[in-house]
Formats: sequence, C-alpha cells, structure tokens
Amino acid sequence: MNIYDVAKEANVSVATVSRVLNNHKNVKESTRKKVMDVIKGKDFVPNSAAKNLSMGESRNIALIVPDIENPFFAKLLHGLSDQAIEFGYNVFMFGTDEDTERELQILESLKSELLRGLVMIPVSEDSENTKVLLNRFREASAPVVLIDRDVRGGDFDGVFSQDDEGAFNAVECLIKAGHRKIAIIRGSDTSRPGYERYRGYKKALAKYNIELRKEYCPYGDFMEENSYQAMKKLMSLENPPTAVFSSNNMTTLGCLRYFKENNLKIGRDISIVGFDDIKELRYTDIDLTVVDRPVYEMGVEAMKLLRKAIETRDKADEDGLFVKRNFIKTRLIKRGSEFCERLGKGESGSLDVD
Amino acid sequence: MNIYDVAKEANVSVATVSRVLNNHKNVKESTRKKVMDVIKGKDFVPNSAAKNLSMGESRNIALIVPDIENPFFAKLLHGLSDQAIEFGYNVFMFGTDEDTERELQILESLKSELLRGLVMIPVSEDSENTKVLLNRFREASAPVVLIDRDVRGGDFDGVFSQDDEGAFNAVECLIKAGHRKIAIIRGSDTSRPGYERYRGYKKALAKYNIELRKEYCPYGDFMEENSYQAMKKLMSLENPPTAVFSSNNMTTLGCLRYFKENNLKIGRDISIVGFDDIKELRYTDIDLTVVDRPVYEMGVEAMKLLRKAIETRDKADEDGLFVKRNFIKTRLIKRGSEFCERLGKGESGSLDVD
DNA sequence: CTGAAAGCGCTAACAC
DNA sequence: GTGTTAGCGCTTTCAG
Repeated sequence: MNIYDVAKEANVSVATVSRVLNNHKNVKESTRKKVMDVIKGKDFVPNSAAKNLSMGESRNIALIVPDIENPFFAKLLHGLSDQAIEFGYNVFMFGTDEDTERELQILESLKSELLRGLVMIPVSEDSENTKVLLNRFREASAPVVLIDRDVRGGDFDGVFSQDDEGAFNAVECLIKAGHRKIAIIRGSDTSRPGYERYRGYKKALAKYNIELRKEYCPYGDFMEENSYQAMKKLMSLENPPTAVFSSNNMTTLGCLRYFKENNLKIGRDISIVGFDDIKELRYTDIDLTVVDRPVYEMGVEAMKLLRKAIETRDKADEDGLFVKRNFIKTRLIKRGSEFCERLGKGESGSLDVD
Repeated sequence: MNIYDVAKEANVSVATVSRVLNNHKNVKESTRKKVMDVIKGKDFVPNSAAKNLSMGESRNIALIVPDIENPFFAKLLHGLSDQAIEFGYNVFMFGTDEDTERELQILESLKSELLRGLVMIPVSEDSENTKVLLNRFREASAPVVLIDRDVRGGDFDGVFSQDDEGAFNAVECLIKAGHRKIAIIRGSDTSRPGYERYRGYKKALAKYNIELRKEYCPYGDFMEENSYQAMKKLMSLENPPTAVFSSNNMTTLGCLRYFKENNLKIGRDISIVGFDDIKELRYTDIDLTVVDRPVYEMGVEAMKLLRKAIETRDKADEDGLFVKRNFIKTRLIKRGSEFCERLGKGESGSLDVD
C-alpha cells in the first residue's frame, strides 16, 4: 500500500496525500479528513526510504561511544534516546571499544546513510582522520555534537563537564581530610577528561603547597586492568601515597580490585575519591566519595543541541555561526572514603622526605 | 556524486557500476578495475536510501530492550552490535523502560523503516498487541528474534537461558549450605525469566522435601525498589527466612540495600544467591554467589539467528520451517554468600513451625 | 486549494 | 559482458 493507493481511494492526487501527511497548510479541512480516513482505515504507513531519497535526508542519527558496557555511556544513551524519541529521531548505536581504527571504520560506513546528525564521544582528541570525517559529515548536513571528550581544533558543538573543577574538589577534599601524599590515576592525555582532571589535581596540590611528584601520577587510561597495575605500582613505591584520586569509574574498579586483593581497607589503610559514581557500590562496605555528574541530562542536552544545529542549518539561521559548548557542573558527593585512620594516629600524612 | 557520474567518468553504463558495487559476476576484470578506480578516486559513496527504496529492504535492524541502563542489556547490546557490524548491519537501539505502551509506540513507529530484522526483549509475555505487531514485521520480511523473554503463542526464534535449571542450582546450593528457610524474590509472572526461575526454586524445595511457603515468595518485579520492599516484608515475618534467592540483578541490589540499611551482614545474619552477576561487587566485601550466563555471547547468537532467518527467507529455504530457539546453559559461581554462621551455631535453619 | 509530472539514486529485467 | 530503461514511493515545483 502506497501513497497512490491512498490517493485513488480518497479521490485526490498524490500531491494532496503528501500534503496531508506532512501537515502542509493549503489543504481544505474536508479533504484532509477524507484522506486521513483512508489512511487510518487501511492503516497505510509511508515508506521512509522513499521519503529519505526524495528529500535527501533522514530522521536517523548515530551515537558513537567508546565503551557500550560502561554504565556512564549507557546512561548517556538513555537520556539521548529518550529525547530523540521525543523529537522523532531514531538512534543508531555504535561502540568503538576505545579503538580509533574501529571508530574510523564506523564513521566510514555511515557515510552512505544520509544521517541527519552525529553524536559522538571520540576515542582520542588527536585523531586527525576522525576530525576530517566529522567535518565531512558536518558539511554534508549532518551536524556533529560531542560529549565529554573533544576533538582538537574541531570547533564542534558539545556537552562537556567541568572536569578540572570536579577534580580540584575531589583532591581538595582529600587534602582537607588530612592527606598530603595524594596520587592520581590518570586518563590518557589525548582526551579532555584525561588532561583536565589531571589539571584539576595539580591545581589543588598547588593551592595547598603540596609538591607534585611524578611517581604519584601514573596512567590508568580509564581502564580497569591498567588502573589496577597503576595502583600496584603506586603501593610499591618506597613512599606510597595515603590517598588516591581515581579519575574515572573504570579506574576506580581497578583500584578497588587492588585493595581487595591486597587486603587494604579504605578508611584504615588508604583513602580514595573517584570521578563518576558507581551505583552498585552504594550497598556495600565501600562508601565512596565521588565527583558526580548529571549524566542522563547530558544525553538529553546533547540531543537538544543536535536538534538546534539541524534546524539552524535548515533555516540558515545566523545562530549557526556560534559554536555551542556547554559545560556541566559537577558535584562532590561525600560518603567518607576520603578519610583515613592512620592519618590521625600519628603516622603523618605529610611527605616525610624531600 | 552519484552512480551516473561514476558511469560517465568510467565510460560505462550505470548498470555496470551497480554490478561492480554489488560484486556481481559477469563483469570483465578490466572494467571492474576501471570503475573501482573512479569510485576510489572521487570517493563516491552509494546512497543507501536509494538502494533501500529500489530493493524494498534495508540493512538496518532494531534492538528493543526494556532497560537501557541495566548492565545485562548493555552487554547484550555489545555482543549483538559487534556481530551486526561483522554482518554489515546497523542497529537502531530503543529502550521501553519496562512499559508496554512505550513498546507498542516504538514498534508502531518502526513500521515505516523497512527494517530488515528485529531483536527484542519484550516487556511482557502477554501483550497481545505486541504479538500482533511482531507478526506483522515477520510477514513484512523482518524476522524477529527474541532474547531472554518470550511472547506467548508467538513461535518466534529466540535465545533464552535455562532459567529453571539455573534457579534450581542456586536454591540447591543454599539448601546444601544448610538452609531450610529460603525465600525467593520473584519476577513478574508475565515473563519467562520470572516464572521459570520461580519454577526452578519450587523444584529445588520439592526435591529436598521443603515445604513451599507463599509468604516466602514475594514479587520484586526485577526492580530495585520493589525488591527492597519485598525484602523488608520478608524480614518482618515472624519467622523470617535465613536465605534468599534473588532472581535478578536489580533484585539483588534491592536486597543489598535493605541489608545495608538494616545492618544485616551476609554470612552472619543472612545468606543470598543471585541470578546474573554484578561485576562491581567483586571488589567489595560482598562475595556474591550467582547464577551466571554468557551474556555477550547471547547477543552474538541472537544476531546470528537473525541473519539466518533473513537469509532463509530470501532463499525460501525449507529450513525456514523450523522455529529456532536456543537455550543457553547457566553456571553457578560460588563465592560464599550462600553460607551463614548462624546456621552452624545452633540456631537451626530448619523451619521451627509447621 | 488541488493536480500533473519531473525528479531523488539505485536495481534488475530485458535486449543486444 | 554490457547498456537501456522502467520502476521503487515520495516530494515539490509549476499550472490551473
């Protein structure tokens, strides 16, 4: 059943049916009703492929995330998806597994899809090829919105968070709990959250006149295993830290694994503050202090930005001249893991060398 | 740039370009090369909307899950998505938030999409409308593959797990640990995992001659809050259970919340065995014994089934006469939460009434 | 306010 | 092996 059948049935032309379907004005109320009756009676469904071809665009967008199973991204998807439905868009979902090659393949394969927009969390800030492809999408009428991570020199719209401030607060919280020997497990320098959280860490140390020690700043690359290894190295130092700022949720899991395997108890042997909450821990013995963000809302916001970009482009609005980058506030949730008995009991938290 | 431009450039007809694009035989190697050179040189990308329209089908499939944020579904998506890329399909992702109405809306909105297949975890087994719509997709050349949950009287292909056996093992494990007062927090009776796990629970009790007590079998509906409430009710009984079989991961979180808030310690005051692992707990004090499944692989398998169904239909293969339903084995991972001190220390685990 | 007709880019007979 | 051409179902001028 297609638009011609409907037209015949309703004694009008296909043009009229099309007008009705798309809520055009200039259709007499009576004919509109006539057409609608046929459509509902025969439950006709317009063929979107035909529509896409004819209009040269679709109602599909793609979301590309580095790790499908990371709850942070699942939550993001949830918000984005809800808002997309609201706006009448369908969402293609892709995971890159933190692999730039894969990211490029996916982007490449999407070129033929008439995408109406692209929301992505790029693997790395420095992938020149990614930038080139994204720019091509943008030119081909598929605006790009970034989330959380950036693309260097890309000028793309995006929803980010105030990573440095969040990190600063986390580290300051540890300092105020009496720590002076504070480590950070870092994310890659090729991602905004990676370097910005490190920046926040350094700022906090600087403010309280604590010397920055390179050996306290290993990379965990936002991956559990690497972070586990980083934690291990930290604790093998001759002068190990008394506290650690874990700059990502996967990182935190790596730390916790190390603690458990080595029988280190938070609050007794070590302190930790994380970035991004881990819901499941809330009902365990681990009362984790974390930097939290409104993740669902970030997804919603990304979709709103995207739609605005789409409409702006359609209307050649001058608003389109502005790059829109929103920076979401973080919030420190104190649950106690920043404290440590040993600090009080004489074993000084201050650096005992240097 | 379209196929005509390529044809002109290469001095061939559009038919030939199309043949090259689709790897048809009957193309001389030299002309194939000639065409490919143009395609690469001008980096032409075929317009999939045109292709879809012309062929009356697409390379898009949809995955509909009840809860985007449940890690179980995220893992499923991961497996499915990886395999889909392998096969050259794109995946639309939708979440229904366990709401049948929403499920129907989504299905309805997808009718115009020329979907090539549908993978879904239906909210309820009993939604007649869902069944009707799914059948329509199947007839309209979009095979349906179910995961985990079923559709009553639907005869759809699917990937399920041996829920009853898994549950049986879980409960038996508790019995062997000395428990006789074992509760279950159930899922809805309108879902396969809901009633099958309950069935496994009953089987285990029966085998060991333990009387089934209705008050030990409250519903948690696979939701954290409801399960929390269920747990609360259980522990308020005058004769509370010493152990609980939590039949789903969200359910387990609800239980844990209750335990924590009421200072009940697993292994001291209560025992628990869950269904579906919770990765994050592994590095906490909660060494949860669980029924585990190869979730990622279930996603992969679903995609394989779907592709088989698609191909089968295309070839009008007689293989299509069979409904393919795979039942994945579960595995009990013992970590210790099935034990309880109190059982040994004289406070009998057997029912002290009846 | 409505209709006729020309595309949108690709596929697949069918002819050569 | 290759080319010609008629669709696929919809949108959108342009007439009227």
